[in-house]
Amino acid sequence: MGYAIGEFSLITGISIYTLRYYEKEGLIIPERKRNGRRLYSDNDITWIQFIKRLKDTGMPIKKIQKYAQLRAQGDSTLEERMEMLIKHRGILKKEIDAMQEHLTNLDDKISYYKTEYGRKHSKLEGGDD
Amino acid sequence: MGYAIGEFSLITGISIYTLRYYEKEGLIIPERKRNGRRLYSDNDITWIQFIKRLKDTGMPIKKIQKYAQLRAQGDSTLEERMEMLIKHRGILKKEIDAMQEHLTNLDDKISYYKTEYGRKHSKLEGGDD
DNA sequence: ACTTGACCTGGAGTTAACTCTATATTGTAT
DNA sequence: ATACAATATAGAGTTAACTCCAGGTCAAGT
Repeated sequence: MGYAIGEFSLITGISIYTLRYYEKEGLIIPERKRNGRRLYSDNDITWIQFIKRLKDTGMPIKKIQKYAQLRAQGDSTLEERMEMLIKHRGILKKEIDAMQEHLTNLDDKISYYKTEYGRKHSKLEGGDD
Repeated sequence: MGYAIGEFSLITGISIYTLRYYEKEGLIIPERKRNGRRLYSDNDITWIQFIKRLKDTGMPIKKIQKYAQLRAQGDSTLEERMEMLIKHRGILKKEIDAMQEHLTNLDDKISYYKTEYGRKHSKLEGGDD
């Protein structure tokens, strides 16, 4: 029936420090036991994994915070949240395309290096035509 | 016959502050005129654009610094530089794949939102069978 | 009763990558 | 000759996202 912060940290791979920091920032606010200790739920696991995904796709904490606030307000904010995700999707797509282009360019540079390196190390400097 | 820092900044889209910072970090070290002012060359344009690319693909300044040092040492470091790029290429490729997966996941979430939102706003809450 | 380990809070410290400020020079136009 | 804009340096300040520390509480085992 719920996880203490240490256990939750192990499950999610997020440090205790970071969890408390995320709470301060309003990203994930667990229940508390009578004695004041945090009590994370299974739902929180799903939620933090989604937070992770947003972070890994470059969404800044402040935006995630905004999303979390909407989420906390319930169903009435469904549309707005959806729009945030759609917008973020657009940004992500552009980033992927840019990365793909960088990759191609890097490949070109590498193959240039390969021919350069080959040339410099060839015993037939003068060519063999 | 070369560009002053202000002009170079306009050409490359990198702020004067950042250019001086990059110089401090050993990424790009332009010539100097007799009076001590920086004089950037056309070669520097190509080079800074490559630096940009490395940065945009997530290479930290410290690694780029290392690469720049090798580059300054000339042809004898060709192989090592190539290896750096190949390694970086691998990292980039993995990142792209991860992003692609994030994108798919985000799409799933968005289409879930779409059906949720549709359901909530339907006038036929009870179904029509 | 006492120690231990996990937890609590508020706030300070860290790192990367800039970004800006203060002060001093210098080159160009009037 | 003088004003002004661009440049120079050293070093301080900023931002994001953690990361850590000091000092305190509390439940469980010996």
